[in-house]
Amino acid sequence: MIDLTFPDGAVRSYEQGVTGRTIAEGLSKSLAKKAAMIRLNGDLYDLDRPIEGHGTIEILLRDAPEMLEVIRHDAAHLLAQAVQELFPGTQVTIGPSIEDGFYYDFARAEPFSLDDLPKIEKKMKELVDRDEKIVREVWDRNEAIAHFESIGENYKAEIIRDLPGTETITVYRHGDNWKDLCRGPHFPSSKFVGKAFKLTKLAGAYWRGDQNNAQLQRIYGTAWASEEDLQAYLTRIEEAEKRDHRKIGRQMDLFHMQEEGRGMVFWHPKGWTLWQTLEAYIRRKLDKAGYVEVRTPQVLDSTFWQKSGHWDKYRANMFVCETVEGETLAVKPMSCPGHVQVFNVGLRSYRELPIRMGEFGSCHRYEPSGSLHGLMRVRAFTQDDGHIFCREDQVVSEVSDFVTLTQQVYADLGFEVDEIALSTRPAPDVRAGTDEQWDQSEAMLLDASRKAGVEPRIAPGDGAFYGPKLEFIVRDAIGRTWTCGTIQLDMVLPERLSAEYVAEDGSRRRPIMLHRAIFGSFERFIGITIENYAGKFPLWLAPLQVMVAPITSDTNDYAQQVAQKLRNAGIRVDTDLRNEKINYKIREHSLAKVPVIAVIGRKEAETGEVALRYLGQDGQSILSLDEAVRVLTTGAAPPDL
RNA sequence: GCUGCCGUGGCUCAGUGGUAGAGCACUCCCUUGGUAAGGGAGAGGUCGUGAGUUCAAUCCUCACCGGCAGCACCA
Repeated sequence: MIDLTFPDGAVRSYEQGVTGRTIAEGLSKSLAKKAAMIRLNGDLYDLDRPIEGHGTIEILLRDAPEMLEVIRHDAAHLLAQAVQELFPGTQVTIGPSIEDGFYYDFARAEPFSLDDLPKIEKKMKELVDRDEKIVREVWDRNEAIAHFESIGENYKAEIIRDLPGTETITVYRHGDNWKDLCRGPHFPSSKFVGKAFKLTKLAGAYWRGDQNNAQLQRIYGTAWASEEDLQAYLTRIEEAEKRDHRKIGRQMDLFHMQEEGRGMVFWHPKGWTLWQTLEAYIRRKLDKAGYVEVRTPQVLDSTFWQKSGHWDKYRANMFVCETVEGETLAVKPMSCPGHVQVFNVGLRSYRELPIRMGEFGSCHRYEPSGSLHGLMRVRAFTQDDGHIFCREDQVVSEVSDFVTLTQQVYADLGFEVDEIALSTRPAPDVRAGTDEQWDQSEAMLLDASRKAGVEPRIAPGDGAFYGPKLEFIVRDAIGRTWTCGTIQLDMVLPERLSAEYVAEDGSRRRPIMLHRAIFGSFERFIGITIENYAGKFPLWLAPLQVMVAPITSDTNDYAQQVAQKLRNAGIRVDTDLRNEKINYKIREHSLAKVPVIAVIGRKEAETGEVALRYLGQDGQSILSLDEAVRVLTTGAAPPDL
């Protein structure tokens, strides 16, 4: 007999090997009908899986929050079953649940077409209606390999072969004869999946995520506990797509890109104003944080990049050019080696450290064509780059100050960091430095983030070859994540470029170099900012802050006086003197997301006032011109001033 | 880079084997109108590029270029 403790504290005894279903039946008929799964000692267990020992048990219904993942995982299996019924000969590989849904990777010679998705979806719903029993079976490893090979499922056989010998091989059977290798757990039958799912897209994916392997076809879907949740999700996606910075960038006339310059941005006047506003802001922040600003060359001889190590490691990503005189030059992909040159001029003393060197460095990288994405991933970009040269004993406080500064900046700009990741040492064959150096560097970054009140997620193996890094990851409107800020400890470059300082004891020492950026690239940061505000920028950031719109043409002169007065006060202002009705002007400038419309009618012209109408608000406030200037200049002050 | 889909006026999109259409924007005219579209007229496209099939290609086929999604990459 075994003792099981229920959530209410009750303890009951059962025979060993009892299943969740039997237990549920013993409690109540209706519970048994609705039971979807159990949680045993914290782990999810199939309803019909025998329980072998004592423990705590909880019976879970389909609508439990933790079942959503199971719904998605089971939906992935139904997808695989449906595909194999419709397209015999297709091999299945893996199909996990993911955020908001699931996918399944298939190997099939013919490509799936978008038109196949509704057919597959229909078949999946049929499978739900069939209410196929889903049964867990434990198989012998070799038999399982033999079985999957015999039915031509070579990927599955490969997965089993690579599982550790200690792993229990479980196969889930749907209905009579469809089987899939899976760790589980799953619902007892297909009806639990429900029908609140939808296949969404088709894509390629490499087997085991390695581009040297075969390319598979991936079908993505979304799945939810209820039809309402599904609809809410679809609406959410639709809304998010409206914030896409590429779309808003066009609508608001901020920038454009064209095919002759893939991954390169043409900034229009309004977009450039936004840029300069952000640049002025971050420059003030860096000044206050003790940075000095420098400017280093755009193009340097290849011998320089050989010395820095970029020629070996990074050449494929560099723009390289030959001169008529036979030199080979390369456009800088990053500013760090240049900064070391500035550091290296003259003899540095330990007393000078830390030196915090900043540059709004324009860099070029030949990024893979498939990775380009609006402003988020470009080939020509400007970093708010900076390098801190310091002593070992200064690393923790420098990193910690940086984390704090970065959080301040993000808060000023109104967006949330999705997460902060500490990327640790990559594989031994690619990383530089000793294990002791890595131990110490990683520990310093962790220590520093904690000092700044941040607990990073550890991203094992994601560090650069030259050192570990902290990354500030934010999310775009459509849910994709992007790295903005970062601080990286470099144990290689000072050595390669012979950076040194004179220590207290007169000896020559290598400084530690910290690469850091808060925006990351201006391009990406502006992209994120556009999406974050959906183009409705706060007054201080808005490229055009006030539109002066007269109601009739006889107040045009006064409108221009108003505009001039605001302009003199530093407000970004324009006038709309077109022969259009005020309704029309208000509609147009509201859609253009101009924060303030100053409406000028005869009344205002007579009394020397203006009527301010704020974006998103219906009312207006009528102020004297002087008062309006005061209100607007105050409202337009950057958050740090 | 890989796989799939897509490529028609500035923008959003419709359309056909017989060389094209709508709405918005644009220009001009009328209208001077108090808080999200007043009315009328006009101009604007070698249908991504190249080749092929055909009497005839924007439409079918192929290649290339570019865009989108995912994957891979992101010293």
